[in-house]
Amino acid sequence: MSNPIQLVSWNINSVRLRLPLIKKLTETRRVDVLCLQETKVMDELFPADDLRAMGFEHLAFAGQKSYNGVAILSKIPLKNIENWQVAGFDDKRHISAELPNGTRLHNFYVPAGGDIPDIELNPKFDHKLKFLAAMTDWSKALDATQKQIIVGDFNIAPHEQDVWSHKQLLKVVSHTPIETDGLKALQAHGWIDTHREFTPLTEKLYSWWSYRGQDWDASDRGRRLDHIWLTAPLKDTLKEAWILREARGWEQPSDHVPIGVGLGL
DNA sequence: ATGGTTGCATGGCAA
Repeated sequence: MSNPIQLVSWNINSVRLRLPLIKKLTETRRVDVLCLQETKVMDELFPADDLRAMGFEHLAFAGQKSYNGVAILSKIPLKNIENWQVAGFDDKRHISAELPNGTRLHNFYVPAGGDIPDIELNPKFDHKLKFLAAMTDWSKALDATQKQIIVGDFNIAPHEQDVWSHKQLLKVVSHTPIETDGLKALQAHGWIDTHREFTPLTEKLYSWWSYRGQDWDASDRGRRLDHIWLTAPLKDTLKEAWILREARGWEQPSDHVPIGVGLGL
């Protein structure tokens, strides 16, 4: 293909409620493959027809009632779709598919982990760390000499400039040392952080702004929770990486915005 | 230090 494929990841926080925003995204930017997290719908109620009408003819989805749920919406064919169970948990947080050139694409929704960063006091934090450990083991077993992509809401902002205040967030779930060290250890298994290929670690990058803030845009207390990583064989195909900040200001938005890469596959 | 908002489902939990 002459123009780069646009691969996008977006925690949509209810796919049914956000259908108009998915349409708006496709009218704002070219989107060839869209990986969603937090679809919050069981498969029987997944809005497949609406999404096909937007041009996403190839769909892979795994959801459950009310919580979690991941999907891959694609304008190019998907093969060998797999639903995964991570660390024995039965929640729907990992789905994968193969693109026509053999690239394997993995879409993850890592648990948010609750409010208290203590595994004794907070079972959700324990769940998050166990999931991260299982994801790391899974990653170790992958062949990094093959073309592989992982995307998703990892719910961890690993670097100091991935949050609005490193100091103030050191004890806040998503930026505690056990999480950031864990995600960096996972990345060390051959993964290229696409957005940091274009923006140095000294510059701020965010993909999420809380619903709870007064004025998300003015206060700008963001975090980079969403990521797109590639193995080395895909590095030379990486043409651009973008974050659609404006989507946080759309009507009835998700608290996450779409992030994307252009790949000359 | 606390509370702030949103979605699902319709009470309270998860984020």
